[in-house]
Amino acid sequence: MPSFQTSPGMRDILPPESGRWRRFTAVFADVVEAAGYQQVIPPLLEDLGVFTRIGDATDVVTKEMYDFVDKGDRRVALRPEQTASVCRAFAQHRPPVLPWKVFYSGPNFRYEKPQRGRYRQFDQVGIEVLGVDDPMLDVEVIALGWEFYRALGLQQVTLIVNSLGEPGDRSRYVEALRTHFEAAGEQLTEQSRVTLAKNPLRVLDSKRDPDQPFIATAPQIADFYGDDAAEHFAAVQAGLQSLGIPFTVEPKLVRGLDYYRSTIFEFQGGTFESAQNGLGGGGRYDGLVEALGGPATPGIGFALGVDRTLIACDDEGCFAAEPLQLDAFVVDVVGGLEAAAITAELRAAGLSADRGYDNRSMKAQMKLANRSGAACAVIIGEQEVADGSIIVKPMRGGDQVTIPRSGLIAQLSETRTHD
RNA sequence: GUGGUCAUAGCUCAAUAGGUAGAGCACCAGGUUGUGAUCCUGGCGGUUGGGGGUUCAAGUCCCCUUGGCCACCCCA
Repeated sequence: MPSFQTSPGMRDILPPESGRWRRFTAVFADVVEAAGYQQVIPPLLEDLGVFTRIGDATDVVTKEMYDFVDKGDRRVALRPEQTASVCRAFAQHRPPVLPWKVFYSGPNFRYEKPQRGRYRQFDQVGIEVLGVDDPMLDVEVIALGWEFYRALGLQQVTLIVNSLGEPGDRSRYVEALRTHFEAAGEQLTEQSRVTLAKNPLRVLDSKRDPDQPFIATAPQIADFYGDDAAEHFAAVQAGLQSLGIPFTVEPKLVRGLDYYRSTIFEFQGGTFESAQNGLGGGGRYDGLVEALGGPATPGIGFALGVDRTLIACDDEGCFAAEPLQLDAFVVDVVGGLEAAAITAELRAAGLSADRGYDNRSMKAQMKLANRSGAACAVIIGEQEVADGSIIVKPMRGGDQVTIPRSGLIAQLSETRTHD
């Protein structure tokens, strides 16, 4: 047993899985950069206050924060998500051109009880747009998430959308819900009664059976929309339809973070048996920048969980991890200097190359060459050194050839183009 | 945070009613005195997650602890 292991909910991403992670963020960047989004890299650590603005009724803030006092007596916290940081950055730097379209990727921290698809350090990729209220922007944001899943090859992801209305609509709805659920009294589960006191909306999220009858008969948000909210939401739906993006309106979708209002949405994996089927989600948070000390600014964005999305990819058999591919593996049985020279020559020519070490037997080095995934083994021994030649052996079929040492790069470049 | 369940070699798993810990894969070496992915032989590898207890004897029973997983909660 090793003396140390990763802390609960923390894990190492090792090759070849790590290569898949790198491609994951690359694919995401490609998709959103093509839509004019640029990367922002906020710090992992922020003043605690940045995150408490997310809402005092969410566990993310009240129970799961990695917060502490630093050596300068500052109350700080590891970020539990990145939307608040992006809004803080906006308020701090005041980008002159709106909308400000950014994307991000990186780890977040929440002190929860770990499960599959739920880690204490977990990665998200996401986008945020600040400064525009147009429902067509909502459509673009949702469409980019959709497009990204498609780029990964996921076919079974479903999209659910809802609108929480304008702040006034939302307030009236919350009051109606409070009245409704309070009428149920003791029949509601104790946990739901606690939730009710903090945020009646979230009672709709309960999965406990005794609560279901009251959730089923609860008031519907749609009945509380003012003209603006109804118009906005209708435009979003029309936009999604025009792009051919399938979705369902889920009136009970409320999202966990308190800052959401108006349009909200969630992407769900189609293959999950566990409760961790929320692959990602987002929505409008028009008051957040203001709450962080900036000007009143509309905002919308989403965050997608890397870990869960990759689990979905496993389930659907897409976007698999790929073994390392090399152009050449140098096998040297004359002592090492030749291998060093040849390997350097190959790399300088833009070919990827690895080599054997420790003067192992040719057989052992050939096994390494095989495992390295190299297209060719480049073999040099006593005889080749003597007559200035070198052997190139294709590892995936074909006969080996002995060629003049000076023709190595040309030979390999040619076989590579044939692949 | 609450409840449940599991924990044996690097990996996947065995081990009859408590009785000396095994296999496959992987890895290393040889069979093949310059050549891999197949095959054969051999080798390396475990204080059975950790600690304590019951017993002549514990991987197997009991307690504690750590960790994984599942449900709740919450959320990505």
